[in-house]
Amino acid sequence: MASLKEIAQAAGVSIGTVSVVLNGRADELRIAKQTRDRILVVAKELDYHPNVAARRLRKAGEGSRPTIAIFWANDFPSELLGRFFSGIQHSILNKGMQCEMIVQPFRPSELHLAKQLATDDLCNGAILTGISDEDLRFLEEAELKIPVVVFNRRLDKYSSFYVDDYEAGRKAAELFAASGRRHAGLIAPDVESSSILLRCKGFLEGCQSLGLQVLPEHERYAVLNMGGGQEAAAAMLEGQRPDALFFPNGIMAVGAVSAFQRAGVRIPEDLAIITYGNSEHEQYTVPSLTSMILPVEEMASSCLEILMDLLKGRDMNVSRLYPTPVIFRESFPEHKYKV
Amino acid sequence: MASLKEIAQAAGVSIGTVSVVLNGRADELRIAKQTRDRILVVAKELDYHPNVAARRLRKAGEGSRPTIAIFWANDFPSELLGRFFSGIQHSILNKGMQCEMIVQPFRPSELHLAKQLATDDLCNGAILTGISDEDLRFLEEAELKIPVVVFNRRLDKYSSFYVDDYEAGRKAAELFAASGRRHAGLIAPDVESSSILLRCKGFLEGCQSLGLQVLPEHERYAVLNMGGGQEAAAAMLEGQRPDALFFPNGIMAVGAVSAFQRAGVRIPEDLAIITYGNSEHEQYTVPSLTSMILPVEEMASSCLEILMDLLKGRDMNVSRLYPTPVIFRESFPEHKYKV
DNA sequence: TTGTAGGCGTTATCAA
DNA sequence: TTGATAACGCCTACAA
Repeated sequence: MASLKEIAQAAGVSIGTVSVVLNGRADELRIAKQTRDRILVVAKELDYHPNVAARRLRKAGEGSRPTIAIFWANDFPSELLGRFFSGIQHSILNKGMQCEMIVQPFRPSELHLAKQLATDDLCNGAILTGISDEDLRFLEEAELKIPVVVFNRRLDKYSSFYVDDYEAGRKAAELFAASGRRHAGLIAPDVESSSILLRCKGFLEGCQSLGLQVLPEHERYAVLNMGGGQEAAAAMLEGQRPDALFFPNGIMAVGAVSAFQRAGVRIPEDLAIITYGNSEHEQYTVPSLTSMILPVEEMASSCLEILMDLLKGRDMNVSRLYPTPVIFRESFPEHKYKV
Repeated sequence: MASLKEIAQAAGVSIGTVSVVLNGRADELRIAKQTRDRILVVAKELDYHPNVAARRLRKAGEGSRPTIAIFWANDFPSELLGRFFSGIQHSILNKGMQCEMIVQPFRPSELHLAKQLATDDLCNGAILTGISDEDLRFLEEAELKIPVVVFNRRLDKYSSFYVDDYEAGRKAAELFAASGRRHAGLIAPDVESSSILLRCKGFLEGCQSLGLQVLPEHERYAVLNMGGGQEAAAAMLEGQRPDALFFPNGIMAVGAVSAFQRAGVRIPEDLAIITYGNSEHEQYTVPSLTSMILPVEEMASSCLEILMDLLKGRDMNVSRLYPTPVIFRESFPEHKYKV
């Protein structure tokens, strides 16, 4: 953390000389081997590292691009993260979005600790992912100084690209009810994500209003990965079984399907399944999973593109509600619904 | 891209005044509404955005952390990316690695275009992922000014955390040969990644030296995703069938298994499968997949931690070869090997 | 109510 | 062979 100045003082030379030596132009400028060595030694002793900010400031104008921060929640599933970044990368490499991208991990509900959001000394704009209800409340009240785009949450105050999570859950309940199912269940991740919570709420309230019974043991929360889904599914096999199951996160369904298949549960005859997300896995389980599309890549691209617009001076918030159409596959074929 | 200075000139006031107004401290310092408005208008017209580098420089010392860049190849599969970042995030949030992380997408074989690697004006160190053979050659010859850590490639010149890809491919061939299989095949992604190429090479040369026949139509390259695997598998079902199949990337195997299962291929009786990667999916297909572990998260953590060490003045390259033990599952049970 | 000046760490230019 | 200085853009204390 030493600066050129400190090194110069310690070595008894001028700042300029130190700079030259440390940048390997000593030969070029014929610095004496003696001073050169002295400087190198002192630099090592003082643990010198160039200050990135200063360098960039110096080269200002050359190719300076706006800096955007991507706030990335701790419990954002890695599978979604991959898809999210694919969308971002596509915009950068193919649509020529010129920006510096810094990634900032944070723990859910601790968004307010991220100083740079308020003081804006480290980025020109930000994309927020995976924020919790508590974070949402913070954002509603906060006075941020930089433009912010919110991924997969609705927030009137900022540009946001989101889906109707509550409605998605409700839709699943409707499909099950319309197909004559009577005993529904839910296997969900135990995370703070507000979108997950909404999907669960929509589903459970939908079941209630449509006369679908949800036994307490048919409402399970587990670790957000395939293993969690498998365990929850296995546990559910032990007691009375539901005939319809909703997964607010499709990843967990992949593990569950494997458990069901091994246990000889007939899908969809004995058990209909609808999942949310439509990531690639859900397409290649056997049986394949009926799923609602969460267009992660597209939403991520939009986040970046709109943020760049905001930075260019666009004044208005732009938000968009993405539809989440159902892709019918084997675990809940469309004709079952029509029956 | 306008600066305070330009705005000040355009508005006919001083830089300090502009700064105050634009930072919302106009009330506090009682700037006249008139000048205030004028400044705001001009700032908007001139499309002002604070210069991040200048701000950070100004606040130097407060909480300045080293900046590291993560170079992220275009064709790095999103599934691996998620796992990679999980490892990184773990180090940052739980091991307290203090750093600014910037993510830099690049196209494979165009690493040399990334100016900051050579001129190092934008980061203090870098982690390189998914680099191609051509990039490797560039790195061998380049004189980089910043410490660099290489993910999943071996490079004597730099710290690198890698596995023995060639040996992994060979090991798969050995396992097949030892279990009495005669006709091997390969379904691989069509990417430039040098680790994929090595795994294929190791496997094919292993097959040859061990007397396993690999028909031309049993060596297939397809898009690196589940769909690609499924298509390649379906195509392979049409002609003569191999009795052993290696997937240098497990993702593709997931799609393939679904095709095989639907076609009634008995696994492992008719067809043994070994995959590489051991991502979660490979565990939850039916049948589950025998797989070699690629410890992505652990390797990513090490990359970050060693890079931080290098920045702290550690002088020596640290590299590590990770073992890739085989996890035997249903697609190639261990006892089959022993027979 | 507004302007001026100094300094954050670097590098380049010019002078010695 | 080396030192001094200006400039990059911003913020703040102080002066006017």
